[in-house]
Amino acid sequence: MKRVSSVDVAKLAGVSQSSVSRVFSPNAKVSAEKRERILEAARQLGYKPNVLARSLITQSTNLIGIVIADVASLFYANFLSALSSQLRDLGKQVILFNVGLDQTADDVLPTLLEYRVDALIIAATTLSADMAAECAQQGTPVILFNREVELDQVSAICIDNEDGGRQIANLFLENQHRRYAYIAGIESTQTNQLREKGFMDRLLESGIDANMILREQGDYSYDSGFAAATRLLQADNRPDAIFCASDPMAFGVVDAARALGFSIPNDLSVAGFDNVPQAEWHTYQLTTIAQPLDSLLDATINVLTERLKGNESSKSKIDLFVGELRIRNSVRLK
Amino acid sequence: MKRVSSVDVAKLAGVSQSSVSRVFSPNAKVSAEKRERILEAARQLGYKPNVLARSLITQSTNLIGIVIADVASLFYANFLSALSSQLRDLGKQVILFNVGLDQTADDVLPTLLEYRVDALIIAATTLSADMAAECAQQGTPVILFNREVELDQVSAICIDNEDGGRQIANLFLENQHRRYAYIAGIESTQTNQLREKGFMDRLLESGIDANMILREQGDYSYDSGFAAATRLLQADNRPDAIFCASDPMAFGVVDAARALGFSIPNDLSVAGFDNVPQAEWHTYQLTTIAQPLDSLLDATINVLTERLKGNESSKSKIDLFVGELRIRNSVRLK
DNA sequence: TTGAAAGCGATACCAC
DNA sequence: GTGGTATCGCTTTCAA
Repeated sequence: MKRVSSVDVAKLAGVSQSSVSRVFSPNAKVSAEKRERILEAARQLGYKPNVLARSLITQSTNLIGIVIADVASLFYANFLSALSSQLRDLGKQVILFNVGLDQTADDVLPTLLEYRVDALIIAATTLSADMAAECAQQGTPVILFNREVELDQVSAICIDNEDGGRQIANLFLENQHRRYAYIAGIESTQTNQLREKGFMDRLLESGIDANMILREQGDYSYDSGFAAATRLLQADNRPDAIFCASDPMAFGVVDAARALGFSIPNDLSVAGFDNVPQAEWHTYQLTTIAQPLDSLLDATINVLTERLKGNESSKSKIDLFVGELRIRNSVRLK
Repeated sequence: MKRVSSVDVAKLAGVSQSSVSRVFSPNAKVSAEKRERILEAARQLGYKPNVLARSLITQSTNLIGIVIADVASLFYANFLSALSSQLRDLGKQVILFNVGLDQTADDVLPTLLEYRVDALIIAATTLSADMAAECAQQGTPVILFNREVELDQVSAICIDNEDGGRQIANLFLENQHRRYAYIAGIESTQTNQLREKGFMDRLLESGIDANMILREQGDYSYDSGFAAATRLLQADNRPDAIFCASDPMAFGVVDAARALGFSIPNDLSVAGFDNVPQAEWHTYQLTTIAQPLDSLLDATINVLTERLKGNESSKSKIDLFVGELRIRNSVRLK
């Protein structure tokens, strides 16, 4: 219950407090005999160095702030899981902020900055230029994950969402579909906007008549996909190819279609985005754009370590990855 | 880039450093005029109090350590999401450790303790008595989530897993099934052991012949459920009622059964455990035991705040909740 | 109210 | 190698 500090250990071991500190520092210079005595005393007292006090002087907390929109969403839960493991291997700890899907990171960043995090990783949401400037001024590197935003001093790791939309459009076109639909994610999110733009632009470029392209509003969730598909499929001009801004919505579409008696992919082609693990499930066999999670993570870790070292070459740069089309059985081919 | 401390603010505002500190303390006693001047100076310099330095003296970090096994698993992702939001509302920050499903919390706790977390929440895994004692000695409250372990000084919030197993057995029995199977989660986990025990005991108590009860080993994942079901259903003595230690395995079972041409629930009844959001999906309509997430969270937060206040009445106590049977369409009734 | 000064628990530079 | 001491940025008496 009573706190034990390096002074207590020093007293018990009969050495100076400095020596105790040295034993717990990576490049110690302590005689083997003293070191033993100190470690023994530490063990007896249950002593643990206080990293907060250490941070105060070293100016480094080994804390990485992660702000993430909707940890519970399938894709980001996987992302967080992998990322936090890798950070742990680097000796970094994660301090986590979960914000709403529609929220910005601005609200929570001040708190994170108060904890003097060594760096910030912001996923699935963005921050204002002002806040970016504030982080920069404090010398806190910011890495944006999955937002294509060009901000002074911040690094961005992102998949090419627009290209992903085009890839799906191409797949639909090559396999001769007639009427298309897009089910949107939360409208204000950039991810949604770019996926939609790529898909729509490609269809229009190829000469598809604009009124052969339908659109429904969703919110990335299964339920919203289910509802949107139900509306689309009960109308006279029902589509035979639906692209969803996220995999969960696509699952909803598949289920809704089957509930109405349609067969996938014979009557209806469905494609999603992200390639969450469920996309492989036997019922769905969903064609989708895979986020290359491993590459994205590697890039994130690389940029992070470089910026922590003070290397700023990745600053104000967007690192864009191409999504990989995963063709499964939810899209009619030929 | 250059750090700014309360001293800088004090200098600019022409006051003492103490006064600056007071302005940023909850129960300040500063004249309105001075306060304004200080706030203005702080704004100009971009000053933010350093919570680490504060923690050093207040002996409270407002950090809550959460260690969780497999953040990416459906149930725990939801748990983490809700929990972190609630903690944020309390002004607490989350420092997160993601460990492997088969790992213990012991390995990572020392690090967490070095950060002087105010409390620890350990989910889906357990810790040794020694480590529990160490936390207690340091005065760090420990709350175990979803492990029924009686440890000195630690509080536990848990669902009654054994009872859940019995509930499913009862449901199967009441609706006249003939041959039963249990698909296990990772064998070493307590959750799996208790769910299995409840299910098996109830079946045997009711006079079911032991060789009418099959068992397959899984690992909580969809794939393992799919594989186990494929084995079970291709054998001569195939079961007509399968209970899975987790929902994802149950989804795998449903898909495997359908792939083999069986109809759910006419040919086969399937039940899971946890009631993850996907259990409601139209394809699955999974009968399962719901973890009362809201109640569990409330209890967790309550115990946490009590223990932070120094109230120790919940120490060494297991708070057991009853899981709620959710009957959907994956089990044949009558 | 306000300012001076002690201390929280470490690191790092200094002689020795 | 070792110990003494200043310092990190704050909170908290204690006088004034």
